[in-house]
Amino acid sequence: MTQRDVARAAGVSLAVVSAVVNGTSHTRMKESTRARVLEAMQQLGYQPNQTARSLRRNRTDMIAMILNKVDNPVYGPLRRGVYEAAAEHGATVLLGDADTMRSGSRFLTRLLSQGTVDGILIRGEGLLDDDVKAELRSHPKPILVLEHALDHPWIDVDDLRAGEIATRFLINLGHRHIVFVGGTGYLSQQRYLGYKQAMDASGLAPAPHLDTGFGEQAGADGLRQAMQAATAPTAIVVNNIMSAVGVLAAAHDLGIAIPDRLSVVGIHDVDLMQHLRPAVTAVRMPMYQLGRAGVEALYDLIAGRPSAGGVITDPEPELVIRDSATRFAG
Amino acid sequence: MTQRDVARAAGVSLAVVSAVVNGTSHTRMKESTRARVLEAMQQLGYQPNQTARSLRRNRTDMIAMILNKVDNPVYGPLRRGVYEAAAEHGATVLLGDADTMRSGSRFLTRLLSQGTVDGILIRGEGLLDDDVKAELRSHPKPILVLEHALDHPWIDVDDLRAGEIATRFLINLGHRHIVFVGGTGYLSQQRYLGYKQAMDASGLAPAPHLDTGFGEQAGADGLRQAMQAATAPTAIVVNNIMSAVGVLAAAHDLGIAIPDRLSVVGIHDVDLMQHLRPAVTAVRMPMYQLGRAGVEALYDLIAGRPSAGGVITDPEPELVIRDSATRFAG
DNA sequence: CTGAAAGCGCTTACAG
DNA sequence: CTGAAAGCGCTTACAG
Repeated sequence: MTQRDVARAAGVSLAVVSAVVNGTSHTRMKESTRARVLEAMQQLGYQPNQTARSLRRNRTDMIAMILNKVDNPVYGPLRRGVYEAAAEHGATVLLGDADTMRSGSRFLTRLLSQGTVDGILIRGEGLLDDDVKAELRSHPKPILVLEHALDHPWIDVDDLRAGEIATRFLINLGHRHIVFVGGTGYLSQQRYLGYKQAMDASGLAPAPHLDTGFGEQAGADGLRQAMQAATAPTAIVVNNIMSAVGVLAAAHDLGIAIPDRLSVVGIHDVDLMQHLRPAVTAVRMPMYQLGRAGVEALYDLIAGRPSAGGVITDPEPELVIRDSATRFAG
Repeated sequence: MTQRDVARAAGVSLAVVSAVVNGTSHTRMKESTRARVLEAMQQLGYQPNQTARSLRRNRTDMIAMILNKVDNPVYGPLRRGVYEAAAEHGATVLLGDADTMRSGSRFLTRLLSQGTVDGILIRGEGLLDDDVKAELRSHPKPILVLEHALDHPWIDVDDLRAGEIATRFLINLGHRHIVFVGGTGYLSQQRYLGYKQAMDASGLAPAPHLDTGFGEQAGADGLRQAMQAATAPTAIVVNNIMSAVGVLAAAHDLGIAIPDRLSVVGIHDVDLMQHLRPAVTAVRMPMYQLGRAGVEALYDLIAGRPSAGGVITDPEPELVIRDSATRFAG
């Protein structure tokens, strides 16, 4: 079932069929011709062969999106933004998890070979193996990183500002001993920096970054470490949502009442946060917009245009106040 | 940068280059020849063109996996199983969310056209639009559904047994008024059936399925409905993990102590369950094995072999006892 | 053991 | 307005 069969059935040439398939004006053909071709396609159940098309056009109309943990719920809106914007560019998204990007893996090899994708979006680049990063650097197709990056064009939400917003909120509630918990990589460093700036600006002493990693256990570990300090904190900024879950659990196990004895603010917001008890006050990040902007910037790169990267400031991160933080009762 | 360039540089023919790229024995060539070709490839930075290869072989070495909600954490092990098994077949996985599968969407169109994938794995087929299902039915490539299905070959974990295990555990703890909450589609019907069988087998009256849907809110709604019954339940089987979160939240808000006044068992197990308070007793499903078995069955189909579908019984669903269920105190 | 040639299904200059 | 032909980069029968 190829264009050749359709052409034969409709009594036209290959070129005409291709034109109606693509809506190209190879020709401004007669309506009757187009109708005849359409009918033949319908009747024969013609489906274009993407592979042949891609080979000929040297373009696949697929882009890859590599996420650090695809099942992190904060990526839901990101994915939506990316899929929508990609569709507007006529492209499909090949979604991958960074954990499938080991050197020599089928996925990476495929991604690096020609004729697979027109460009690559990566979130969590900082967490890839060095050899994978090296291989990516020599990739001929454009790569855009969805976080602050050194070696590639990048675009990101305002992680620093998010750390600052969370911290300032706690300071305004009267807290003085605030600690920053969890996270790995550049993103969490930025958020910690925001925390630090807010503390500095208020003349408070920033605590060292309790960099216990990612996930629930990281949050629990972070809280335990924090509570061992000479003067225990009265408030805590948690670097990611899963760690917030762990903080709540550890606080429960240690008999620390939230928010009465300890206020908690999380960075990133998802449904889960409002269904935990207490519901978690969190900084919402414009992930949907990041997705859209990322695709646009990538297509600038693909088209050879200069790409408008940098930090997304509209909308800004936004505090969603719930029940896990309260005024310091000192 | 094509095989032609490599051939020229190494002073051999195209066929030889192709043979060394693919490890084919087009020829049992001299070691020195192979070495020369390899070196030329290295030096020129040759990357094979997948598109040309796929066109020629009429096979893309990509399979699609459509998930109902990609960010559902229960799919983590499923994905791992699928990616690993796919890699063993030399294939890459194109991951998609069912919500990008609307009729006319870029993703679906792409998937349905030729030369995109060699086969499709779907989880959540029951939740697709009817027109999408119709389009899939006429797809020329094999489709395997990772749940009980009518129109396609399928393979699944033992959802019925999971419902039964959860329910029987509660019965053995002395509970008599047990209710089944949440879920949509065929999967949850199977689990409810398991619940019903366990109740029947013990001479208890099964309550109607409180089919409030998927997610946290569904769990909260389900619990509220359940508590309005003439005789309130003392135990509850929750159809999915996110709904379990909602059940805990609603119980907290209603002042219902878990497990003292209400025992909760969830179906499916993920890290989150052990980090909630109380930690949730749950039935672990062999999702990794489902992923592997799904790929194997799909490749049977692709090869034209009869596919070994049906319910995976080894391993069986397994109860993980934590803190959310306890003996009925009468 | 190696090479020359056909052809996968498309798109697009080129010629009419 | 339409058609015939070249060629995208590969794999693989076929011939030597």
